[in-house]
Amino acid sequence: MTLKRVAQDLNLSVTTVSRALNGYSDVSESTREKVIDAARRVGYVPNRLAQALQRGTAEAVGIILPSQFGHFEDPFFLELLVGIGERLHNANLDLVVCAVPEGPAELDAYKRLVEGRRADAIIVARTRRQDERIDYLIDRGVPFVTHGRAETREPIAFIDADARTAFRRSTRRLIELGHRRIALIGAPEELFTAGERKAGYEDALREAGIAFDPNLYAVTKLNERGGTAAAERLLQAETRPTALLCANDTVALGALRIARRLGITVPEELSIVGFDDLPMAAQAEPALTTMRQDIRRAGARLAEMTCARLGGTAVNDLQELLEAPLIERESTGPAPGGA
Amino acid sequence: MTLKRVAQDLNLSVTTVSRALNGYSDVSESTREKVIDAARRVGYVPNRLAQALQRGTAEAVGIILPSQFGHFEDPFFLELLVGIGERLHNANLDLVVCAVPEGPAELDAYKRLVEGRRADAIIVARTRRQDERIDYLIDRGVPFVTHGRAETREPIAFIDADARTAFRRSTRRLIELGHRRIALIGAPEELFTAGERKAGYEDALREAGIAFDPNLYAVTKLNERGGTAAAERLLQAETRPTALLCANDTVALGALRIARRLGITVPEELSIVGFDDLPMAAQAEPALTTMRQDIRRAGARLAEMTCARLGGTAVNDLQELLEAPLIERESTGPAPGGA
DNA sequence: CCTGCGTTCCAAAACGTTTTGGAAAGGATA
DNA sequence: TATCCTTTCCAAAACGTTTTGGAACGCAGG
Repeated sequence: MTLKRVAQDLNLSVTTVSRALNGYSDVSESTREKVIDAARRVGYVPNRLAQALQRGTAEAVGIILPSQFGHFEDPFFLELLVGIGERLHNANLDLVVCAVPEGPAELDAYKRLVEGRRADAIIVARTRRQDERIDYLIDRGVPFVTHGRAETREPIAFIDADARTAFRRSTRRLIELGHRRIALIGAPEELFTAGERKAGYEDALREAGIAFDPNLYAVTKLNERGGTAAAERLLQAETRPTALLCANDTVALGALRIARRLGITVPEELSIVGFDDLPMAAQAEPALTTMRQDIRRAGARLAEMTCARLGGTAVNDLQELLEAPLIERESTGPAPGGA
Repeated sequence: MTLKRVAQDLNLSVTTVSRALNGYSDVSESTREKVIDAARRVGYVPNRLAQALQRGTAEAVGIILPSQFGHFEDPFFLELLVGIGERLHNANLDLVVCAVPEGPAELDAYKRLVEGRRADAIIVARTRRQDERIDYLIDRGVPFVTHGRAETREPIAFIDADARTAFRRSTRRLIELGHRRIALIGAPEELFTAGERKAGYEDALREAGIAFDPNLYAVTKLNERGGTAAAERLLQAETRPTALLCANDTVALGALRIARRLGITVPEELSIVGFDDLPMAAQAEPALTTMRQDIRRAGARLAEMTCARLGGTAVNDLQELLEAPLIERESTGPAPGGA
């Protein structure tokens, strides 16, 4: 059912029907009523493609899933997607999702989205310190918002957890509990957030006068296998750490498993801290101490910011850092050996 | 950069440029080369909206995420999404994702997708026995493919795990191990798959001459909390089951936790079986016996079938049942009390 | 009676493609 | 020379909207 058909039925012009439905003032109330009525009766729904073509916008925002993520490892992403999707849906914007294997194909997918005009704006997730996707979007002048910061030549719109503060706070808390040998299992260093987490950890160490020990620092992919491998290495050193700060809940749960396997009791002999507060964290045994992120809310904000960006809000007004409070559960406790 | 601009640059008509780029034979090789060359030089990419409008298709397929899923509980869905997304991307189709809260808004989202012509086809996930979404799509004559079967008035295109066979096989295996009191924690009964799983379980019991005991049957939402609640109830009955068949790995892991909390050893006193084979399953302690589904592959097939459906393949040729083989790990063993 | 001003309507252009139905030019055939 | 193909090109219509720039009408003020 098209506008033209509705117009013919009513003996009106398409112009009038269009303007009646879109609330213009140059159509009388009586005909407006007739039009709205008829439209509903015949089930008229505007053709989105035609609207978009005419308006010169796609009425959609794009997001790209690097498929590796999807490999079950991180429920995180689905949650983010749902947060974004719900809010966009309310704003009557489509969410166009592309899944591509991480690697060279990734940037191509962005190009296809942008240059084929399938999306008016892009949401970039899991930002890297040097991020070619962001460079590209800046070059093209495409509105975009990122989840996570990056090192860019000009300011960008982003939302991010304040991981530095969170890790500083957690580390400080562990120090307060008497820990001195605190290890960090960090994220891959190309991720911006990896640097933040490490910096927060180092901040707290410095404040307490504890030297950073490279032997207490490991890096891992953000999945459970990565967690077990890194934890295993750290825990089998001759003088092992008394506390483990993990980039991720998934990683932390991997560490927890290794500790159990090695016969190290948590939290008596080893404290473990995660990040994200996935539901799994609360249900682990012992329940995992972690830093909480409200991911769905972050997704929703991301969507709102994208709309704001499309509405012309300046990027400088679209930069948000979210607190990630420490949730102390059972996987942390006083350092062993009664300090 | 539009077709018109390219045409002007070359002193050709848009027709010729269009046809040159689309490989029609009524343009000479020399001009075709010139056109292709110029197009690449100025970075011409066709406007997808214009193409779509003209062709009368959206060049996109839609899928709707009931937001509840996203609640971290089930990595399943992300995996499916990635499988679908990758394949559609290769076919140069967009994937339009809507996230809406489960409930009345859900069907509206389908309507918006279909009637606004945002999608040429729809993928429906997590089918219910009586599924109004499917009824709607049939009524509208929209091509669609489902993940999971449903009770419909006419045949539909679907892909589904053969849960009945899988549950029958697992139950039979437990009986072989000497179990007689085998409980089933099933999915909510409105889901089609719930009936299949129960039927497979009952098939095996019947074959072994064991009567179905309603006290050994519970139903739960497909998340960890549901698993713990149902398992708790079943395990605290006076004569508790010696084996637990779970609708889901997530549910099974919940059950595992409860067993541990109640001091019931697995698998010595209680065998537990899951479904899906999430990576978490292999890493649980003890490692979970489960039925394997290759979800990403299912997603990919779903995408292929959608394309086939758009290409006119009959629904009867687009019905696939996938095996879900039993993966025996450490959470199952001989029935206690030496049968 | 003319002018000016609201009010209400509409024809036509535009968005960027694809496709239809020729047209022009050149060569071969009669 | 007239006719008929081939080859190569193109003008214009179409897809379904939104928007521009009036037009027609009635009415008040002069």
